[in-house]
Amino acid sequence: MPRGRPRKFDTEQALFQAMNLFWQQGYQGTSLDDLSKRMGVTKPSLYAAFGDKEQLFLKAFDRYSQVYGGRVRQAVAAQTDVYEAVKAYLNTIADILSDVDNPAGCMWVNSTIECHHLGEIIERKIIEHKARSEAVLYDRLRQAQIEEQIPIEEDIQALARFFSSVGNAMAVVAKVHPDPIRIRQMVEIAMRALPVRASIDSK
Amino acid sequence: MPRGRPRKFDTEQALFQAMNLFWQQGYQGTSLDDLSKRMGVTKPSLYAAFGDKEQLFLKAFDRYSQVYGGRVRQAVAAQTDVYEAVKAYLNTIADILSDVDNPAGCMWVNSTIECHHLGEIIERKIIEHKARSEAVLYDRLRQAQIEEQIPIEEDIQALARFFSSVGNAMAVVAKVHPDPIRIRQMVEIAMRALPVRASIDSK
DNA sequence: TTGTTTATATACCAAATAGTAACAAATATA
DNA sequence: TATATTTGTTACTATTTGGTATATAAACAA
Repeated sequence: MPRGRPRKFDTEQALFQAMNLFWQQGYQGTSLDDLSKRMGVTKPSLYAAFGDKEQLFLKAFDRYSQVYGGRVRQAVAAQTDVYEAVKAYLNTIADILSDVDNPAGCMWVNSTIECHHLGEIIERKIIEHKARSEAVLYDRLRQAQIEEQIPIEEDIQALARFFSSVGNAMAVVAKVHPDPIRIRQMVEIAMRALPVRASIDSK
Repeated sequence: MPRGRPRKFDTEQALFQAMNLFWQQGYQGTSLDDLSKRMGVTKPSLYAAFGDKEQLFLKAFDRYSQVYGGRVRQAVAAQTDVYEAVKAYLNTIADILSDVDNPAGCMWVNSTIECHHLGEIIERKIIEHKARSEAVLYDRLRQAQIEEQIPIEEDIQALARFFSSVGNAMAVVAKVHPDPIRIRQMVEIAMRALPVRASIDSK
């Protein structure tokens, strides 16, 4: 049990609100007053609990990375077929982008565009997230290549990067036209780029 | 000849500098002091010549749209084969993204991500640019479809949107890793998604 | 009760922000 | 030359920004 006066707010829930605000408005577009209001926490308490704006953003981004990166990873793992696994990767992103409860676009893409102003620490975290995201696809594709479902000549790294980037492109589209149908069409077309030997093209 | 005291600065060149700054740092990330310094124009002169920050951004974005949109359009028009035309579309974007003299990424993508804070007028302009960009591909694909080089069942609109969005994705990648090779690889892989009948796969 | 510790509330600060007022300087026309 | 017209220069303003100092409230340990 903690010693002093107990917190009036739930740090997890407050961080969730911060994540949503940063996601929606970006780092520069979100002021501490905005955050304080939305999180229901006064600025001094906010600083005591999370540190300065940069640290708060880092924590919010970590949360994003865990929650949504986790969902994507899980979706990929749930499929036995490579083709379906890659499709699940993109479709899960499509789901997240189509969810009306979420802010528009992808927090990673948004942050990447803003990265010059976010400082080196955050920039490093952004690169890390991208690497992890690509690795999910790379590992699955590599496995498929070993199992001879994908030609040995294929540059798996480049392929992983491509599909990961299509996910990013979907996020950009979703910022302008948050239309689930358009995003799904992109998934369909992108899947043509995956060279699979004897794939079960089930729906 | 104008009546009063002549301008000391070249408006075209000043606008070019403004474009580069907005491109590099975004709308919110670029202050009027930044602009004033880089353009070599004091703030009151800046306001007299270009209006407020929003109007200056609009003009800078117009210039971007004309110059780089023009280059892409030209590259597409220069090719007789559909496959080569679409490839030229992506390769021209790759050229722009690889040019070390240019700021990182694509000004359109950057602006789209920031759009919530740019006001309605700018947002409309962003949507216009995207529509024009897609139309370049759509028109060419439609022509190819009429000439029976592309299956009649193909959704040309979705296809145009896909390749346009791959261009956007390349810009996001270029922000993190401005590596020409990676970007070219994306072009190669993306081209698989274009269903062409009897294409000359030259080069 | 009496400290000790931690959290909240109010008010505040210095710096940066977009935007201007006032006036001097430079040109064309009369 | 005189005047109208436009640009440049300096200094300023009101607001917002990230971040704090100070005082008070609420818990626990002694």
